[in-house]
Amino acid sequence: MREPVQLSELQIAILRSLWRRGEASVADVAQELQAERALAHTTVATLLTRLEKRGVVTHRLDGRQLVYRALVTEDAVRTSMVADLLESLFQGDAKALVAHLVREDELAPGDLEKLRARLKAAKRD
Amino acid sequence: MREPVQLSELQIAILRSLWRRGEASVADVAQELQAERALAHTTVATLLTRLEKRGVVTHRLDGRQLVYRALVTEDAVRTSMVADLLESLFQGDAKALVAHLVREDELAPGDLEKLRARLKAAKRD
DNA sequence: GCCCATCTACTACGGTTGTAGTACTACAGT
DNA sequence: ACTGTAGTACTACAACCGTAGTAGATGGGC
Repeated sequence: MREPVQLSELQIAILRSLWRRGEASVADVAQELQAERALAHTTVATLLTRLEKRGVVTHRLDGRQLVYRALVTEDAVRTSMVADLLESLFQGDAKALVAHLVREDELAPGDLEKLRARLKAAKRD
Repeated sequence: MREPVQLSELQIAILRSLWRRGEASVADVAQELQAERALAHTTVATLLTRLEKRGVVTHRLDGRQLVYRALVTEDAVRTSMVADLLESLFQGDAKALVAHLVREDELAPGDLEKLRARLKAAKRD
């Protein structure tokens, strides 16, 4: 799974469930998604099967239940998807993206200072 | 065009062309994309027609040629797509996204300082 | 006035996505 | 042993995407 991963919002939602729990049955995922999105059990099963065909998740058998596990880390997906967004909408200029975040009030200028300090500290390890 | 806009990479590439030039014929767009992506003239025409059906672009007639113009600003697309990415991959936490950028070396910690200064200055207007 | 080049409109096709029903299987309780 | 329940596998279908060919219209050059 070194290849670029592009996933839809729903696919990511499913993966989030797997990431959080480590492993999850179809029912687990369906239930967790229930709140934001009421999908039929079979729908979730289909989605997971497809993700497995793409090599993004895998499963083991627990009794008669399939228990799924992600094969991509959240970080790998982030990296790949952020890179793509950056490329297509910001000409690869990360500073432009951050500026955008601030302008859209997703981020306060003060956050930048806090982040800088925190990241510098983290780097010392 | 206040609604959320989700666009594929190729669709954005086409829009980029329109944004840069203001207006562009099918041939213009096709030629500009030539470098990264050699698409048939008709392919580009199809793409533009579809974008028009979605209300993302519009056209006027110049002789026999269709001249297209974007109906969404680059900023609107950025806002909508960044928000979605933020939501699905960073739980809406913009700071986490910036931290990710630094960790992935898309951004140097020093850039944060420069940005803060620049944005603060911009705000004074 | 005729023909070629150009341009659009329409059609097509394979792939993916979101969505779910149906059919089959196996287990659990009576 | 029988039946309901829960679970999976398979099939389906409409929409959309990337891709492009074909047909038809039109304007420019000779």
